[in-house]
Amino acid sequence: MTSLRDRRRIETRQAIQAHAIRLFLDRGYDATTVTEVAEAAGVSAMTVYRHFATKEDLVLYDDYDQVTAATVAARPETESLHQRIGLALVEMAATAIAAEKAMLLARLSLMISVPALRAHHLDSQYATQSAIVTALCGPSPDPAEEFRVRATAGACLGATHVALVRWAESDGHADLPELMRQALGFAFAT
Amino acid sequence: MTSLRDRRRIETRQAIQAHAIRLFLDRGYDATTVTEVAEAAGVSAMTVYRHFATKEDLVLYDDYDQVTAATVAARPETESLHQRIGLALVEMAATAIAAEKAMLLARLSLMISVPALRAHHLDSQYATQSAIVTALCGPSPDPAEEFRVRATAGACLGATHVALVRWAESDGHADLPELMRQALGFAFAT
DNA sequence: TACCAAAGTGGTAGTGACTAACATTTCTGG
DNA sequence: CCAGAAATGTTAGTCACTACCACTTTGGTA
Repeated sequence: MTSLRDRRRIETRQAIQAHAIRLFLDRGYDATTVTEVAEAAGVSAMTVYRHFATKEDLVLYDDYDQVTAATVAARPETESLHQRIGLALVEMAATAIAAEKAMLLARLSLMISVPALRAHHLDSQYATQSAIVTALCGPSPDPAEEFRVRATAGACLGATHVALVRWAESDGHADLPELMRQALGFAFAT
Repeated sequence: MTSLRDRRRIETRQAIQAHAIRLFLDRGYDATTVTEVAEAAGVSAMTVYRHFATKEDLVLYDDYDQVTAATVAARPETESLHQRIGLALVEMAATAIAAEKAMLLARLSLMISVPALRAHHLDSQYATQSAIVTALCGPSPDPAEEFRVRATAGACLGATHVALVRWAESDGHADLPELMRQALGFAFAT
């Protein structure tokens, strides 16, 4: 059960993030200070830092990593490794777009245009890679097998990231899952 | 011809970078201030910023991007796209190790263990991706062809990055070109 | 040789992200 | 209803990084 305190906490967090992304899109990321975000959300700067570790997390934070890992693990084992991982990523993208397309597009366009955000977004893909490896190999995997899964996951994420960028550049008009399938097809064409 | 001024500039730059990496490895990246690096190199903090845009560039700066792009373009056109890109990356790694293995290993271990550096290293791989696309497609490419090359380059870089991490974890004892070939083989196995 | 423009360097003051420590208010569970 | 926990605010501080100005050194030129 969620207490009043928990609900308030989530509300505050979402309010801060929404105001932050709106301001970043309006005025630019670098031109907006954390203090301004705090004022817009009606809280103090300290409260922003209590909810988000860094200014970048105001844009980057989500919890797709665990879901992605679970989705990969749920794909049928009859698929080849790069199909399992790649198609799980496509599946995730479709779900995410259905749930919150506008927010996703706003965040993604910031993540691509602002260098600091782009860098940390790529690092979070690295975290996704680790999550996938853990989901498929368990906590203490055989090094050789881990290497194989990591390399494949890295290749899949590298390819699908290109599709993400394309989709953001099309302002969400393009069909993201289809773009991702194409990117994977190009990369893994024999 | 290089003037005295040019030589001095390069010397100063290399001295600053060498002291920075030594201090970062000794005391930790976050625990070392730019002022301390400046003092160790016998210059002022201002001078450090004149040579390196950010603290991170003290570790990240190199000029492999252009060389990598040229190497890709030089591979025979008879190879498939992912072979051309992948094998060029392998070739680059072998050359870089032969030229400056210790420095490469020091920088790479920092780039992996320090989150801020890891993020910007991944972003520089994104820059490498762009350089490869330009080298293969020219300055104003056909969008569909660019998408294909980008996706393939992204997949290759994603796979080889895993090999880079493995190599750094082995303290340089492993055979990096061989690891990269394996990673590419795993990823693109049919 | 004398000189001037350009490049390299240093100092100072400032902005803004982020942290630590402490006080205050607001909820939860008994 | 009350004691403790959680959330928030305030203040003072560190450090990366920038803008601006002054000083010194170097390279080509009259």
